[in-house]
Amino acid sequence: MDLRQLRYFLAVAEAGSFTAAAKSLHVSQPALGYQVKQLEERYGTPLLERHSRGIRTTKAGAVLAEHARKIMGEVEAAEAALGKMRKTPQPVLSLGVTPTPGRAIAPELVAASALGAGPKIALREGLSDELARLVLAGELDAALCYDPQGVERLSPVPLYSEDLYLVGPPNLVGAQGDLAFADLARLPLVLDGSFQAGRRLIEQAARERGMSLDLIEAEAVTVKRELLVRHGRCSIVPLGLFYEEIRAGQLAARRLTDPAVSRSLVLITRAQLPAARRRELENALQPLVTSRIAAGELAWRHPSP
Amino acid sequence: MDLRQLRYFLAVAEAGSFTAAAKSLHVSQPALGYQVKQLEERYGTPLLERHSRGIRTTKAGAVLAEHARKIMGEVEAAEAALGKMRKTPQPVLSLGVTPTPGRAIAPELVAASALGAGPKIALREGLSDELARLVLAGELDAALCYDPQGVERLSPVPLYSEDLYLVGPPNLVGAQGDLAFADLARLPLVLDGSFQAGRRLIEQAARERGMSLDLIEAEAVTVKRELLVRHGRCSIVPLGLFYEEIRAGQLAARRLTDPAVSRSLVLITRAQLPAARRRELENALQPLVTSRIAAGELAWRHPSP
DNA sequence: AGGAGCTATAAATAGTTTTTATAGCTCCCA
DNA sequence: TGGGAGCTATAAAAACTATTTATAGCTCCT
Repeated sequence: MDLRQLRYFLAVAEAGSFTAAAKSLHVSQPALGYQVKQLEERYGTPLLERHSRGIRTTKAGAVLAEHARKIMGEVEAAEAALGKMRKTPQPVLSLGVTPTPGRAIAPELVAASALGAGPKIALREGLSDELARLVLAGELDAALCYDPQGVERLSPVPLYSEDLYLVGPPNLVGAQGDLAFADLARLPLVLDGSFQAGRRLIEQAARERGMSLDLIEAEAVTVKRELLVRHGRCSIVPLGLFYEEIRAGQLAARRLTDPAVSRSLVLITRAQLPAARRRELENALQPLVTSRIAAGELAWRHPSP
Repeated sequence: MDLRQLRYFLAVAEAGSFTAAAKSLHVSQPALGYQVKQLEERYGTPLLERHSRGIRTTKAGAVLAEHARKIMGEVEAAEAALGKMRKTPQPVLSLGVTPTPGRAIAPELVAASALGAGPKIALREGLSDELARLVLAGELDAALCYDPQGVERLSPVPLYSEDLYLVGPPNLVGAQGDLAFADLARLPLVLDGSFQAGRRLIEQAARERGMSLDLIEAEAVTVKRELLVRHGRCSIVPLGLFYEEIRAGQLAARRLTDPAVSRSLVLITRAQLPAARRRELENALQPLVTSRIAAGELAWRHPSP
């Protein structure tokens, strides 16, 4: 018996399927199958009933899950106890985040990283292409960003993809519901100059339709907010960025369609960073991202791939 | 954190030294050092103070040991619970034992193997050379025996070595204390024909001293006992073999010296048996052997290596 | 019947642990 | 105070274990 086996087994039992658990653990599905099978062979009893729609625990599986939770609890307690007795400072992992995820998950992330056994996380805010550059240069260990060009070398791991919205004064943006891309032609826009993924997608879609956009450029979020709220401009951004203002009725938002414009939030990591550390980070980030979505603060949806 | 790390750490903490723990776990000393270091690095605090005479736990080490014991306890509980729900029969491991260890440890061993996660042990009794032959032929998975000749291929692992005693009627054997080998000349002996290690050692020592021995041969333990108790003969055997009779005063025993005659109890295993299974077996046998020694039933002493 | 959505299997790769061999330290004792 | 016994540390090679990738096969649903 092995903590990894228990952790994998528990994830599968709780997710209700190997595939789902594999996604949440950032591990391949056969890896889970292998470890669960080891457990089953060792103790001579099936733990999971496999169906074509997922799995269900057997009686023995339920018993093991119970014990496994207790064991994992004890392990956490041990780690917490040790965490309080550190002599050496916690290793620091520098993580870049873009504004939207920054608002949504950063505080929780930093708080969580201060305890426990993992590295302490030092945050830095920036836009996607800037963060990618810093990761490439080795000045950041990792970054959460909207996959800019030429980041294949940084083995991007998609966490989620999200749709972009037209956001602006209620009188300009108009009714609820989706908005066809073509309708952007009549609107005064403000777009981010370095907004690689989003900006590129938007301009390309406009070019394909022969549209010309009435746009000015602004990078800083505070500047953009002023332009939207006080100067009657609109922008194309993820819902989360101006979530508060939208809830307050200061701004309105409509999802773009035809084509829908969406971009993926990915985690990129320094090439040298060991795979185990990388996975640790993914596993720390994933639930935070997921929980912010559940809380409705980010209008993200699950990634297609 | 990892159960292996906890197990190793605990063994070292309890044994008071890496070297001693390595012996009891049947693992090399650097393997322990490596795993403990992993723990220490991960949690940023030393767990053990290293001295030239062994180790002592630090404060953090003591805390971890406490937690580790609890965790290991939970793990055992989980294994026991699963063990009761087996659907598939436990795999069977066939183990040969010679008479002395057979008497001392076999019952406990078989009882222990019926529970838990390890294989079920099927015992077979025999003398060393016979057992070695069966292991070589693949008819036994492993055997506890007194290293006979030509067993190098079976990677013998020494568990203990023991001194041989002259045992016989009190009036012949005489006073307490050691007995010089030369004094055997005057005694009527009964030795085991196939008693490879012991018999060979004895005959060689006699040859070197130009002694001739008054001996007859008998293999079966019951026959030997009759010859000693009722027919006034003596034998050269490990103390454990006639422990009951000696305690009862029917027979007397004196350790041979000058030269002392001793032989090693080793575990031999089928060459194909995976290393992990082999170590599992060693780890199951070792404490049983040790506890029988502590109980005084076997007059063995620790091996020199 | 066909397709979506699972799990199983196999082969190659990557990663970790163990061993073997040796160096270096500390204490004890003559 | 030097020598030796008994530890732990370190490094390189070998053995082992886990993960991925790619694909096959199954079951349910329409």
